[in-house]
Parts: sequence; C-alpha cells; structure tokens
Amino acid sequence: MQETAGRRERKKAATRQALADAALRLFLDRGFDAVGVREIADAADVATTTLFKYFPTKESLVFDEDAGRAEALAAAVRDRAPGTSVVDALRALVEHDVVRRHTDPDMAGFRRLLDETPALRDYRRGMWLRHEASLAAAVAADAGLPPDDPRCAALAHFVLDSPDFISAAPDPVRALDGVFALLDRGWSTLAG
Amino acid sequence: MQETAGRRERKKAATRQALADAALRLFLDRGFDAVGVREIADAADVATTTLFKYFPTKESLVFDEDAGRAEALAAAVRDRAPGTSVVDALRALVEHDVVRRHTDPDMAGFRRLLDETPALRDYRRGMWLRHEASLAAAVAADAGLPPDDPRCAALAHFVLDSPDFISAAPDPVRALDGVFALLDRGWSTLAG
DNA sequence: TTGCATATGTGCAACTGCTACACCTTTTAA
DNA sequence: TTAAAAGGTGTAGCAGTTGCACATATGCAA
Repeated sequence: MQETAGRRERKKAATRQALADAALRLFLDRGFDAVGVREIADAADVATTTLFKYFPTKESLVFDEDAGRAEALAAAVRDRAPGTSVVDALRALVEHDVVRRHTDPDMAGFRRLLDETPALRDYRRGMWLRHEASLAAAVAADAGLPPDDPRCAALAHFVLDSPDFISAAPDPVRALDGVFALLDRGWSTLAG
Repeated sequence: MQETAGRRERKKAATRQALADAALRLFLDRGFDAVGVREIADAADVATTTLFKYFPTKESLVFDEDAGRAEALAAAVRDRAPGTSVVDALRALVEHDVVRRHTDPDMAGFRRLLDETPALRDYRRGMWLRHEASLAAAVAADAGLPPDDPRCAALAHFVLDSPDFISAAPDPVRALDGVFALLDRGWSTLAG
C-alpha cells in the first residue's frame, strides 16, 4: 500500500481536508447559516470555485465520505450471527452509527450543529437513503424473495429513514426501541 | 356564508390564484427548474416581492393549502368503522390521497412534474410530516398509551413518510401494500 | 533536461431563490 | 373627511452555485 501516491494526490487530499476542517471549525463556532462558503474558501486559502470542485454543496462539507456504507449494510444482513434476525442486525448497525453519537461527549458540538440545522439533517438522511435499493435487494435475497418484493423495499426504506427520525427525537434510545419494535414484529410475521 | 367578503379579500384571493395558476402552467410547460420566480411574478403581473408575500418558497406555489389535513388524520383514527384497525384507517387515507392520483389521467402532467423534481417531493413530504406529533398523539390516545409512547411516534412517522416513498416507487399500488402490510402486522402484535 | 498534454486552481461575472427597505396606493373604519 | 392600516412596488442586495477564460502545476515522454 503506497502512502505517498504522487504529489498531486497528496495535495488534493490536503486541500480537501483543509476545506472540511475550516468549514467544521467555523460552523461549530458560529453556526451553519452564519458562515458563508466564500469565507470557508478563504479560511482554507482557495478560491470559491475550487471549494465546489471538492464538495458539491455547502452541506457536504460537514460529512465524511460514505464509502463502505453500502457494503456495511449488505454485510450486516449477510454475515449476521446465527439466530439473529435481519431486523436485529440492522438495528445494531443503526444503533452503532446513531445512538453512540448521542452518548459520546466528543460529539456534543457536532450533535448540536445537526440539531439546529435542518438542512444538514436532510442531507444526512439522503446519504442513508442512497442505499435503499441495494439494501432492499440484500434483504430480499436473504429471505428468498424476488428482488423487487415491495415489503422488502418498505423495510429497507424505513430502516434507512429511521436514523434521522431517531436522532431528532427527544429520547433517541426510546425512539430506537420504538422503531425497531414495530419493524421487527412486522417483519417477523411476514417472513417467519 | 358571504361569497363576497370585501373587495380586499377577493383581490387577495385572485392574486394568489393568478400566481398559482401561472406557476403551474409554466412548470408543466417547461419544468420546475427552468422557470424562475421573477418570470412567474411577471406572468401573474405582480412584483417578485409580492409573490413571496403569498408563497414562502418557490415549491409552495405548486401545492394547495393543507388546512384540514391534521383534522382528517385525527378523524381517520377516531371515527373509523368498528372492526377497522388504526393502520387500516390510515392506509385508506393515504391511498385516497396518493394512489388515486396515479390512476387519474388528469393528474398525469402533475405527476410527471413531481417525479422529475425532487425538491417538490421533499416539500410535500414535509407537509405530511408537519402532523407527525399530532398523529402520534391521536394514535396513542386511541390505544390507551401515554402520549409520548415511542412506538406510536414511530408508527405516525412511518405512515406520514410513506406517501413520498409510495409515489416514487415503480409500482405505487404494490408499494402501498408492502408498506401497510409491514406496519399493520407490526402494530397489531404490539397493540392487539 | 526539455516539452507538452492534462489536471488543477484562479478570478470574475452572472444567475437564482429570497429578503430588507423605503415608498406609494388603496381600502377600511372612525 | 381623514387617518391608520394593509397591500403592493421597485431597487438593491445577499448567499449558494455555475460557467468561462485564463494561469499554473504536475506527470510523462522524448
């Protein structure tokens, strides 16, 4: 594994990181809406147009790449421990990604930022839902159903929609329980 | 019931209608993104600033008021026929509002507009979800559960999220079946 | 090393949704 | 009749985003 894959690659990565770092720092300081993209570009010492060559929107500056999430979802379904239901496996994944952030004190600032910025929550929901089709297919394959089975599609949609709902709830842990109680019982009487 | 409730009211209503009509006509003609708000205001013969006194956003030009939807949801839960489950009653309401549009040929243009404009679908989803809390409370009251029961909140959320998912699906009728099969079985084993 | 094609970055100007402001006109009500 | 209140106007401007023409840096080949 080459660490230094050419100066060009390294500079690109550095620029990208500088932008993301500057943006997050400014957002945490003063709030998402109070910081303009021109200011972020300035802080990272690049032109505004350059910023948009790295990040398609202002919101995307806040989130890491989600490379691997599609695979993580498929793996959660495929490689789950024997005796674990699909819904339980997905619950564990959501719990890991969402609820942990609500108890980790290092994420407090980040969490507050998300809480007070609907645009960011919407963006994150979209990132989850990008994998709706592939999760539906994985669930269908696991259950031995046709890949376009509508109940699998519905389950996949609700699971991927849930992180947003859960972290916006007053008590996220209880919300997680509620969501997966409903889905688990619904799914088990369909598939089991 | 006064038909003519003062010249002022009538003029306001006429301006509002002129804006909505002009907007829908232009959108259907050329697509949502290809029409600017300045052009819509021009077509309705008002200033751009006036347009935004009637409609808070460009998207809102497309949709009627949703006055009464909150009440319709509460009524669907409260006044349902004996022997009908809460989920079935809500299914009927969603079916009426969503699936009918998919079979009515008069709505074909409107439907295409929605299909090709994610911003409009998101806006409509938001309109449904505005009643999430009140629906959750109605469901909880009906089931004799505390008003903040997380399973009721989850059910309400998924029901109100579903119209968007359903009408975006390749086969909306099958999607409707899938969604409500899942929710119905999940809910009945919790509440029944 | 030199030279060149290409990837990357720059600055400017513009467009789009949306808002603030100061002003004018119509309607309502005393 | 008059004055307040409501509605509408036009201008100017902001913020996110993009297109364009030009500059620079890099990787590769000779």
